[in-house]
Amino acid sequence: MAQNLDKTYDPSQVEERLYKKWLDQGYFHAEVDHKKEPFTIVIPPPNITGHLHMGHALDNTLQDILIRWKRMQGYNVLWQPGTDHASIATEVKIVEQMAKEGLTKEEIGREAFLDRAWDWKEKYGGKILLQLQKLGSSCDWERERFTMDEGLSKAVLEVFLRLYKEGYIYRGAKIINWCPQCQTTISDAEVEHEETKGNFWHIRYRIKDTNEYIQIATTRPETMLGDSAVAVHPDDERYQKYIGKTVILPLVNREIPIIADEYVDQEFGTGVVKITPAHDPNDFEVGLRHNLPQISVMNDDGTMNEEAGLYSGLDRYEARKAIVKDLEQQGFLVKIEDHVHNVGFHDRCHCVIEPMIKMQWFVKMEELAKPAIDALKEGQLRFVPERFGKIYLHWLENIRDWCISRQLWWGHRIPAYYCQDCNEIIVDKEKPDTCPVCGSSRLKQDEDTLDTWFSSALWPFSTLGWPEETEELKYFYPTNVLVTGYDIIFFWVVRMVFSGIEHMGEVPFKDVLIHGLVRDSQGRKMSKSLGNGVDPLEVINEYGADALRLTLVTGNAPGNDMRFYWERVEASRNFANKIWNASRFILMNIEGKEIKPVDLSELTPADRWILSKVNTLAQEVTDNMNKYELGIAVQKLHDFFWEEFCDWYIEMVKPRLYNAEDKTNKAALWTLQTVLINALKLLHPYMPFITEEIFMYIQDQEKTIMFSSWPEYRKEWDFRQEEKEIELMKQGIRNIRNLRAEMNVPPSKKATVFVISEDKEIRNIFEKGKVFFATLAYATEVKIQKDKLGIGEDAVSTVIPGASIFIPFAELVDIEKEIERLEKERERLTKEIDRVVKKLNNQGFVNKAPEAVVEGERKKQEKYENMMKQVEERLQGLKK
RNA sequence: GGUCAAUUAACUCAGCUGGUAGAGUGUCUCCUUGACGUGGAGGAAGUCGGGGGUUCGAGUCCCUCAUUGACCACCA
Repeated sequence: MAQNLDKTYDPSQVEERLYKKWLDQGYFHAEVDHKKEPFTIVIPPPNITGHLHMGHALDNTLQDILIRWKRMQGYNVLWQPGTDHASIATEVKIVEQMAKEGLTKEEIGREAFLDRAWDWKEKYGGKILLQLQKLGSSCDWERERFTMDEGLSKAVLEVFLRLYKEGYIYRGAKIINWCPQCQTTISDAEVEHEETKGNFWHIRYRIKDTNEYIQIATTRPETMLGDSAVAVHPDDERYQKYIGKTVILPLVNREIPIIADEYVDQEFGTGVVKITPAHDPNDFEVGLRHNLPQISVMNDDGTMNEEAGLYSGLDRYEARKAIVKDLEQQGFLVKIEDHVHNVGFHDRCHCVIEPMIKMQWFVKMEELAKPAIDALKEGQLRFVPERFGKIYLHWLENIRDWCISRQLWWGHRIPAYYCQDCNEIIVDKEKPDTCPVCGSSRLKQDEDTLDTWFSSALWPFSTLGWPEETEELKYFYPTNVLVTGYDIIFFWVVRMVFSGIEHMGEVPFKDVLIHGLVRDSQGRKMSKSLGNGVDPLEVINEYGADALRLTLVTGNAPGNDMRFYWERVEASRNFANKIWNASRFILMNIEGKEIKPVDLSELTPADRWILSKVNTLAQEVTDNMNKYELGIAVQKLHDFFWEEFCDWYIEMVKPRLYNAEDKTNKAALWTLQTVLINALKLLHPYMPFITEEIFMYIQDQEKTIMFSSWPEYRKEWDFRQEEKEIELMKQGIRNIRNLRAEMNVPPSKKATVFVISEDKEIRNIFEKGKVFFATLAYATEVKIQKDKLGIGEDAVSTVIPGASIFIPFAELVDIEKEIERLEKERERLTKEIDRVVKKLNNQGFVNKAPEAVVEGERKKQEKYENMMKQVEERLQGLKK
C-alpha cells in the first residue's frame, strides 16, 4: 500500500474525495448537546454576488483553523454559514442584466423584478459557498442561512418593530448621502472620502441697497442657486457691519440675509460662507439654527431641478460650468484658485455623493452605542490585536444616526404603512386591514427597503433562530469569536455588537480577530480594475488547498496586511510534499507490522528526545493558538516537522530500521508513528486534507483525524535530560559536517571519529547514540574514549561542551590550517567568555536580574571555559 | 487636522510578557545516501530608520525626528 503512494503529493487526488467523505459522514454538523461545551463562529456572510477572492480565502482559512482545532479539543463546534442578500450590489447586477434585454426596473415593476432577483439568487447565490468548500471549510452546511430567508426576515421585522416602539427608529427629513447613480440614500459608512483636485471660486454677492460686495468662496458654485443665507463669524471684525443685512444672490437675484454663526472659520477662504442648507450637511445644521429655508435645486439623478431656473435640466457639473461662465460674464466672479479638498464618493459605484434632504428612516444611535462602548471598556468584548478596539471606540463615540432606508427593491421592505386618508403611519409586521385612526382601508406600504447591514447586524442570533427562543440560540449564543477584516469594523462589527446587546442582552462574541488585506506582490490592493487579483481557486487547482491555507497564515500577524507571492505558495506546497514523503517513509516501515504500545523505558534517548519535543510543541502551539498567534504556531510546526523530525530524527532512526538485529527497532517504529500522528494532529487545522489522508493510511481508512484528540502536554513525555543529550550530539555532528565541508570531503569518504571526554556521562551519551552518530557524522567507526590514545596529531578536531572530537584525515590534514582554525575558535570563545564574565562581574546584573538568567550565564561561562580548555590543549599539542 | 500602524539579511515578513536576532525565497559550495532534488549537508548576508531616555540589560518600554501607508474628520 505505502509503496504505491506517489513520490509527490497530489492534492487533486485527495481533496475532493476527502471533502465528500466529511460531508457524507456529517462531520461538520452540530447539534445541541448539553453534555459538551459549544464553540461557535458565525461566518461573515459573503454576498450572493460574490466570488471567492483572497480576502475570503484568508478570512475563512482562519476560521476553519480555529473551528477544526476546537473540534479536536472536544468542543461541540458550530461554524454557521450563509450568505448576504447584498441589496445594492445584487440590485445593480439585476438591473445590468435587464439592461441587456432592454428593460428597466420601472418597466417590469417591483414584483417581476423581485422574481428575477430571486431567480438570480437561486442560480448564482450559492456559488461562493461551493468555492468555500474547495478551501476545506468545515461549516455546518445543513444550517446554511440567507439574510432574506423566512426566519431572518422575521428577525428583521421584529427588530424594526421593537426599535420603532422604543423610539430608536424614527422617520425624518434630514440631510442624507444621496447617490445620483444608484438613486438611493446610503449611510455615512458607505461614503468614501478622497482628496480631489478642484477649484475654489471666489464670488461676490452685492449687499442690498449699496454698491458694496461681500466675497464668498466655494468649491461648488452650482449650489449657490439654493443659497438661503451668507454667514460670517460673529466675532469677525471685518464683517461686523454686515451682519443682519441682506445680499442679492447673483444670477437668481434672490434676497438672502447675512447671518453670524460660529461655524464659520475666519481664517479660511474669505471668512464668508454661502449657506445652502439643502445641499451641504454643515449648512443644513446652520440652516436649522437660523431657521433658513431649505431650497433643493437638484433632482435625484443629479440634474438641476426647476428651482435652478435657467439651469434646470442640466447635469450638476454642466450647471457648474454654465454658472461659472455666467458669473464671470456678469462680473461676479472674482477669481478661481486651485483647491484640493475631500469629496465623498459612493463606495460601490464611485459616483460623487450629493447631500440632499429627504424623508428617511433612521436609527437613533447615541443610546444604543453606549453599551457597545462599555462592552469593550469593561472587557466583555476584545479585539485582537487590541489596537482595533480604539478604532471601534472612536467610531461609536462619534456616531451619528444611521440612515437605514434605501430606495431599492431587493431587500427587506420597510414595514411601515401610510394611511392615504389621514396620513397615519402604522408600523407592523403585516399590513393592517384598516387604519387604526380613521378606519380607512387605503393603506400603502413604504416603498423603501432596509440597508443590507440592518439584517447582517442580527446575523449572530438571527441565524440561530431568533426571535424564536430556540435551543440552538440558548446553546450556541453568544458565539466565541468573530473573524473579519478591519475594513468592515464599522459596517458590521459595531452594528452586531449593539444589536446583540440590545436584543439578546449579551455581546454576540467575546473576541474579534481582525486580519488585514491580501495584497499583490507589489503591495497594491487586489482589484478588478487593476486586474491584479489572484484567484484562490486557481491556487487550489495548481497547488492544493492546504498549500494555499498555509501560505495565508505563515509569517502573518493578526491585523497586518500581507503580500501574495507565488513563491510562497510553492514553499507551502513543498512543505506538504515533505509531510507526504516523511509519512510515506514511515508507512513503508510500519507496513505489515503491528505497532504495539511500547513502554517508555524501552525508548532510546533519541526516541525520548523527539517525543519530548513533540510534547512541548503541542503545549506551545496550543498556547499560541489560544492567543490567536496562528502565524507563530504554524512556524513552530513547520520547523519541528522539517528540521527536528525529518532532518534529524528520521535520519537518526534509519540505521536502527535497516538493521533487523536491532532490538530498539520496535521502539523506533512506535516513536515514528506516535510523533507523526501527533504532528499531523497539530497540523490538521492548518492543512486538513493531507493530514486526514495520511491519518487514514496510518490508522484506518474509516477513521478521521477531525475528531481525534488534540495533543496535550503529557508529563510522562517530558524528557528534558534526553533533550540536552541529543542536542549535544547534534552539535557534535554539526561540527563534524562543518569540518568536512570546510575541507571539501565528500560524504562518500568516511573516517573513524574519536570522541574524547573525561566525563563518563558524556561518554555514555555518545555510546548510547553511537549508531546514528556514526551515520550522521559519516564515520566508519566511532571510538569513544577517555583520552587521546591512538589519535595521531594529523587529525582535524572540533570541540563541544565536555568533549573533543577528532577525525584522523591523515592525507587531508594541514597542520597549519588546523592551527589557524583552532585559533579562530579560541578567538571566538575568548569573546564569548569576555562577554559572560563582564556580565557576571556587573553587580547590578547579578543583583537585579532574575536568578534563572544569572544562573544561565554562569552555566554558559562554565561551558565556554570548558571548551576553551580543550581548544588550548589541542593547540598546545599541535604546536609542539 | 486627528488617530493608528509600519520602518529588522538582497526580497517578503516573523519576533508573546525586555535577557547576546529568526523563517521563507534568493544567493554561494558540496552531495543522485534505499521518504522526498517540490530533496540533503554546509556557508555568506542585519550598526533591528535616525537621535535621545528608562534599565544591570532594549529590536522589544518612553520621548523625539524622518519616511511610508491606512483609517477617521463638516473647514465652505
